[in-house]
Amino acid sequence: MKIPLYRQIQINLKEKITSGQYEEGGLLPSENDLCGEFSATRMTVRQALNELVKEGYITRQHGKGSTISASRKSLGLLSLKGWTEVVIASDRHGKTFVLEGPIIKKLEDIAFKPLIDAESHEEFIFFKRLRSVEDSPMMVEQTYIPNENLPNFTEEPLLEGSLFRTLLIRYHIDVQSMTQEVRAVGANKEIANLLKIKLKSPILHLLRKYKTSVEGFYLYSSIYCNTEKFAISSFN
Amino acid sequence: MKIPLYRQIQINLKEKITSGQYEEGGLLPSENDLCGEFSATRMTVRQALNELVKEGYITRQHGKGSTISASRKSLGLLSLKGWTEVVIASDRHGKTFVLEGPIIKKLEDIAFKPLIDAESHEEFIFFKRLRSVEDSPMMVEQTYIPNENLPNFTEEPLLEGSLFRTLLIRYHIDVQSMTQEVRAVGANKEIANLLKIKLKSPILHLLRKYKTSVEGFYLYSSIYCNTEKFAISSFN
DNA sequence: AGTATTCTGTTGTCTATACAAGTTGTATAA
DNA sequence: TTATACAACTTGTATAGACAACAGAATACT
Repeated sequence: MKIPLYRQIQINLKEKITSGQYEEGGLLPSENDLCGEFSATRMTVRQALNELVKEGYITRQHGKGSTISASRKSLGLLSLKGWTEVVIASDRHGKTFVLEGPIIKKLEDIAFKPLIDAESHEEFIFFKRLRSVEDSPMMVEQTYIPNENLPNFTEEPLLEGSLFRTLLIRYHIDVQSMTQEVRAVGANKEIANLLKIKLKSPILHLLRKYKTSVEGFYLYSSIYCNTEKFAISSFN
Repeated sequence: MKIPLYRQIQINLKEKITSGQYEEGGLLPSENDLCGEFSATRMTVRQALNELVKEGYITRQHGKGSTISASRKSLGLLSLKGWTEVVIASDRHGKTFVLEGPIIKKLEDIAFKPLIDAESHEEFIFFKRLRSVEDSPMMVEQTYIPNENLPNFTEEPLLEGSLFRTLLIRYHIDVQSMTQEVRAVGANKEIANLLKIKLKSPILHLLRKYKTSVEGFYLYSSIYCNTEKFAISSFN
């Protein structure tokens, strides 16, 4: 159960970035400095940095340095980053309202199972959250987290309201990648009400599966998103 | 104007993969074999292979080798790969019908400019294509290609109907990455007709900008996509 | 026959080094 | 003041080698 050095560096830097220890828009220490700090060679440090680029936390420029990713024009929801970072990074203020949860649900009580593995866990922690940008409701997200390795999770509030940051800082679980299916659907009554749009308005539906640093531990999410005001962007 | 060795390897392998020289589902030569073939070290070969992983052409497995990516459950449209490869890879037969073009359009005659750079080119090659999967129309794509570096492009048909393959094989232009904005919209009259769906049906709208191996040469695409039958999936 | 072990080939991680190439600031010369 | 040249620092590319970890086949043993 050994974690490779480059991944330790990656996680360490990610914590510093998401905690604001490295300022957004600023420069990361140079590769050589990081080599010293972590007692690694440049190739190892570079591997960590390239992973952070893939995840969208930094950008790099030849001859200059690594910049902590700052604001984006539209909400980078299709990237890996969680809502909180996205909203902060986009210079708009987002709010999250918890409609339901966190509560424990049995596997058989869960409506959507398409992405959940058959040989999966029995119990899940369930959230239903409504997220707004500039006071207009943008998306409804339902999250399912396997109820394992997460002592006291339902007792304490999320760190700064961010699920990803809570998992990373409190439980050292790093969300590393995601797969998803995307559809356009018409809003049903519940979603239309929550998003304050007309019935059957076209909205995005995203089914997501997040991979973490813990073997076999995945997060699942079903998202309905109004793209009237804000587009969703992705980068590869 | 020197192309790095790892990128030459990357492009070379990509050509062999898309041309079928390496069979889908099969194994690529081992890293050491490729080292010999290209007179490079393992690190260099690995960099090329990791790029191909990012672009979705291969997957790698520890202790086994690099597998040429095969079918996917749903259409991997959100990945970088072009339509033709996607459809072939997905075990379904897709057809493309050219509704309009290729013709030359002036910049000022182009309806959608949101993603096109201000200091961009004057003339574009325009396509409008309708794409079907299993005989049901799936998407309408409008493509804009700067009319530069592409002698005789409008005269000859696309190689196997694939724009990406034509650019790669005939002009050695490699499409390397993409950014896009995603929205859910209601189908207008034209799109609804083409896709044989009701007016205002929810469909996906994608605005794409493709980056190529040629500095400053981008492709632009506007896609309307019916996700009723097939979901769109993406991988990071 | 069936099971455990060993061997071989593969990719993963890491070190150490070197030079190329882009960016920026500074000193110098016109 | 305005160029020009240079120096310092950055990331990009590439070499050469080592050992670890994994997968699958071959072998030896029971």
